[in-house]
Amino acid sequence: MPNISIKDVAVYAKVSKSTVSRVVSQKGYVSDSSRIAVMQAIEELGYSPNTLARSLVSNQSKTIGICVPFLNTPFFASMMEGIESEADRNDYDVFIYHTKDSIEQEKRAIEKLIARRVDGIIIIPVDTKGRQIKKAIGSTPCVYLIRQPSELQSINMVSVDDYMGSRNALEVLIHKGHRKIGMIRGVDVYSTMRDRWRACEDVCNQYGIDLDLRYVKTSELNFKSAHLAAKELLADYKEFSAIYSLHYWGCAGLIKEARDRGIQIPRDISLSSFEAFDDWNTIMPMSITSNRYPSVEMGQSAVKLLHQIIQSDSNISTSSVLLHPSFQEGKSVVEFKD
Amino acid sequence: MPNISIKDVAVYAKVSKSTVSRVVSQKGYVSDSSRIAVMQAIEELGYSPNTLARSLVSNQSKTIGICVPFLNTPFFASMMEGIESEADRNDYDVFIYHTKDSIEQEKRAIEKLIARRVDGIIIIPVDTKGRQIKKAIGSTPCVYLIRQPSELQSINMVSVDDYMGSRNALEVLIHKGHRKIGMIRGVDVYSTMRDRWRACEDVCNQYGIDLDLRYVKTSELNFKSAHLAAKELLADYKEFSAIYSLHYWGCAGLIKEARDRGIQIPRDISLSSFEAFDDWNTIMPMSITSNRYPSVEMGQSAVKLLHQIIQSDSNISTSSVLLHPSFQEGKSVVEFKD
DNA sequence: CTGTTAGCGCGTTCAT
DNA sequence: ATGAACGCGCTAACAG
Repeated sequence: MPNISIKDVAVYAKVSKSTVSRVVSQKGYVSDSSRIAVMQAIEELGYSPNTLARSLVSNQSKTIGICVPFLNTPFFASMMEGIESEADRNDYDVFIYHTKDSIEQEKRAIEKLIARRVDGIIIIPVDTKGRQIKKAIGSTPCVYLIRQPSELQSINMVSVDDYMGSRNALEVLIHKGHRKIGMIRGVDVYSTMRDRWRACEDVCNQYGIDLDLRYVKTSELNFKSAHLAAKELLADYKEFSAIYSLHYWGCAGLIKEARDRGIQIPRDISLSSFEAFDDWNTIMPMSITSNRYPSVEMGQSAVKLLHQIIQSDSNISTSSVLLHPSFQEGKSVVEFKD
Repeated sequence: MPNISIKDVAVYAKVSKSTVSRVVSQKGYVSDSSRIAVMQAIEELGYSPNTLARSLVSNQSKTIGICVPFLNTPFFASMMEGIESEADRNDYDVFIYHTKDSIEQEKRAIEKLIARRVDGIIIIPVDTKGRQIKKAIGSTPCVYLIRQPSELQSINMVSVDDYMGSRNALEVLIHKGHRKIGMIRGVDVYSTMRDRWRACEDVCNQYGIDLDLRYVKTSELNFKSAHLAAKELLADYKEFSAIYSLHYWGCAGLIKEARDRGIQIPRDISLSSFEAFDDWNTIMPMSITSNRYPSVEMGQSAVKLLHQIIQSDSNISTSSVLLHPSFQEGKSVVEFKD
């Protein structure tokens, strides 16, 4: 109940505050006798050092903040796993912030985190241009995760090679002989979605496949919208032999809709997808051929990079990490047969 | 770069620190002229109030800590959604801690949170007895989520009526005429699992059904273990017409294993499950008859309760919230036919 | 309405 | 090896 401070311990142990401070932070010389007295006092009084005060004087809080657009999607959850474990390893505590896919919330989150004097911020940017973020973030070390805001140049990034990943996921279908391929893509506001789509255009060009836009549906990055797109797409499902979903939600929507319509994968139609995540298997009963974001590793890399920046303390040089998606052969794709 | 403090603002605006403090915290009277000068100085200097220092003097940090055994499971992710949104509404920032299902980690997490002087803690206890937790938590307000540690009596709890939920989920099968029912249950260390299992015994008793333990498999609460249990259970799948999984992982394991074996749900076997979560639909393509934890609401309730405790400041009375699972009719259960 | 003073809990000189 | 004094950035109490 009574807040025990370093002073109380000092009095109890009959030494000065400095001495207590020395044994707690393990710096400087302390005689064994005093050390024992202090440790006993700490035990007796149930003293717990006040990190707030400590941060105030040391000018570093050993905390980092994470801004994530959604909390309840498996992908971000998996990434949080990587972030938390790596943060723990480097002795940071983590503030979590749900930006709710809103630029306003994001700005507010950054402001609050800075007011709390976090040592650094990891952000999956909602603000696609990055103007609001830049204004709010000041000189606090920051690592951008997944997407690069278009107006921000020399920044620290951890991202995945979306272009190559998308190519691979699509080529799987082509290599199996599919020529007519339906697609679900994401809205173009994010660089990730643009890159993935560009890969589709390039691949089709390269293989001489005609990209029929009637069978390319666009959706927002949530289940509802993707499910709707899947509905529309599957209405014409006789027109193509395979589907490539450029994102996770499309895949989920497709599987659900296919089931409801009695369309069997892969018997009636093949399916390849992008942006699954490490633990996808554990929640998705179907084995889907997909190109996966290394979600846990992404979180870890972001923290490692951030830590490095905080340490070096020089905001001059920036560095980026480009990770590679891992291709997973599933059972959702079969050879094309007429 | 240079850390701007209230003092800098004061000098710049040619007023005293107190005046700056007054306009920032919007307390006390300030003349319009000074207010304008201060606001301008703040803008000019890019001043951001230091929450650390503020917390130090006000003796409350407006932060809460969450200790959760796993981060990468959809259920907890969904719960985090509720926690974060409600915390935000009450102006708390949240520290997240991954206890990794380890009592040691849990203890350490609590200690770190207390050192950070969080105003309260929400914990999904790993320590089933609660001795470690009790020792570490001291007098910090705390809300226990989901499970009640066996040795802790008058505590603040948010839990779900596992017994009734389990009854309902099982009775669905019985009402459809199923008499031979395979089961996957969870290890007995958690009160939730005990309650759910007790419900099974009672229901079988009541309906005169013989609970054949050969077809009841026990698993840990993770995918791997549950998948193994599913494998074993489905080896005998001709022996029963329906399966009831007492937890989410069992359900996931069953669906996966059924698919791999070519067993169709519900054609070959009916399936009912407990402990899905609000957004289950968005990631699970199959429509499963299940009794769901109100995951988002649970998170919200926990924060509300915690906030209330912090406010009232009296650790004397404790209160509990008992939520009810919501039954969802799916397409995984059909009438029994011989 | 405003400035001065004191103190929150701690680390860090600097003497001793 | 240890203690006294100062300051981190801020709020609260008081005086004016």
